[in-house]
Amino acid sequence: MSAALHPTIALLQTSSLSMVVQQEIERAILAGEYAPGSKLVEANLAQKLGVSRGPVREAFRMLEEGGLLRNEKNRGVFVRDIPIAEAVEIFDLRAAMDEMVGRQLARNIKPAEVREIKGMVESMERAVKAADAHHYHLLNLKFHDRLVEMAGNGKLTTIYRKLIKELSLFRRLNLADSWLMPISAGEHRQIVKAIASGDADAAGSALREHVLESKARTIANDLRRQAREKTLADQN
Amino acid sequence: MSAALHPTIALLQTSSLSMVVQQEIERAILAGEYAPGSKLVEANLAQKLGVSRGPVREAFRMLEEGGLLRNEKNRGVFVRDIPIAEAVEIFDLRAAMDEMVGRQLARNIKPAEVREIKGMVESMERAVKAADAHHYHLLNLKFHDRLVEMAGNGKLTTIYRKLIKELSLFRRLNLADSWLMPISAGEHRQIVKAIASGDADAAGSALREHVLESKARTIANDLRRQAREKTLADQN
DNA sequence: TTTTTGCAGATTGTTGACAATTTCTATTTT
DNA sequence: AAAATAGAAATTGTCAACAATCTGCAAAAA
Repeated sequence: MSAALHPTIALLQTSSLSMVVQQEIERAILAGEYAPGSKLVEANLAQKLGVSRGPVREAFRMLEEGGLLRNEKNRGVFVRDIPIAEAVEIFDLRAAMDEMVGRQLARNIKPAEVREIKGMVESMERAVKAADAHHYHLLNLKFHDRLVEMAGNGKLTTIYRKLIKELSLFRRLNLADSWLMPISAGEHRQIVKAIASGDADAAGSALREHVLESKARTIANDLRRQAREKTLADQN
Repeated sequence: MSAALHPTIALLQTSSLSMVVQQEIERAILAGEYAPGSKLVEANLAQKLGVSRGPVREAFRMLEEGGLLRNEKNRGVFVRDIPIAEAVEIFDLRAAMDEMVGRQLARNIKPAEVREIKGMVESMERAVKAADAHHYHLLNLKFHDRLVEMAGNGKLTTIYRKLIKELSLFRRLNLADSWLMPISAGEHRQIVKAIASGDADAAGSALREHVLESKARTIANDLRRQAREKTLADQN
């Protein structure tokens, strides 16, 4: 019965206002338009998006469950600010998940996929040479996302992406320490090599250690930040 | 300022109607009062719970995001029916998570906690002797939940519990194959032994293999069911 | 008989209004 | 001046009505 639908029509069939609102708020949060900790007012968003408060509230409930917003009864919803302890927990979880990804890929990756991720590593190395930290950051996200996707476990992919989104709300993430880029890029090359060689143990531990390095850098970075803030506080 | 609050009052301060409705629907689903695939009608639930449709809709959005419900626009929300492929994905993920739990506990578990989980294993062995499959099933859930909790990673605990809830919507789960209970109980004893000995590799792989056994039994069970259904279909 | 069409009832999607609570500010009190 | 208080404004929580869509069934057409 159902023929191929016009894209716009297909969209209207699946998307209610709540979903559109959800996606827009999520986009804005991840784009940094609402800082962690800031408050979102139902009426404001409703007016800005041209809908009533109902769909906005429904979107809030979805994003809450997704870990991007936090709700305090009668006080409002706030963009979540991930504490360092939770960021550490996420890194440890990611380490286990990425190890699983590495083992799976070492056993089952296809030649075309090996070529694809080798290409991504080369792109990243070009970004390092160009000292383009922002571009490197984007490619890095894409690289890890693609590896997880290639592992072929949909549930894993969904949860992994959720974790990455939450992690991006941990503001003190050391995204663009440009002198670290060559190290990270080298680890990526190692990861691809281990996967391509079919050595599950090597691929698993390469990915696990890569994530744990990120974790260690994030902790160190946060300790420095804490020390800095304490110094400033003591001066007053 | 704030003194110890009466429990009921404290509850009203944190729980809006949407949250109460969410919890009640979740309870009912997990208790099997709404079968996988069945439709939930907003107005019915609203009337049954004595609230308007607004809070019910918000609860639906939360449970959707939590993976217990599925929404088809303009058609309604349904209790999710987990396909075998997704159940398998969840088992693989759980295997990785439980391995992480085992490694962590082998390194850091406290003596009191070892005593606690030893006690749980003994309870399960009593249930085996009494051939009480239902009780065994509950103790088994509690045992694994407690291990994850003891590992001390809150994010892991949250996600693990979500996965267990989703898995419970996969109906063909072989909960109560009573002749399997002694095998499973033996594996639990092995797991505790490995954890108590402090051997991370052994504890990790004991837990991983235990979960993968469940996975294998679930797949085998599902294949038998499929064959049975096909036979029935061919007779017509 | 089978398929199509059109209508009535049921259900979801969205909205605006009202109630309850919190936050802000000016005023009073100490 | 600092703290406490009361009232106004802003915001969230809940509800009921209306609009849009789907479902089922009966009548009409093939």
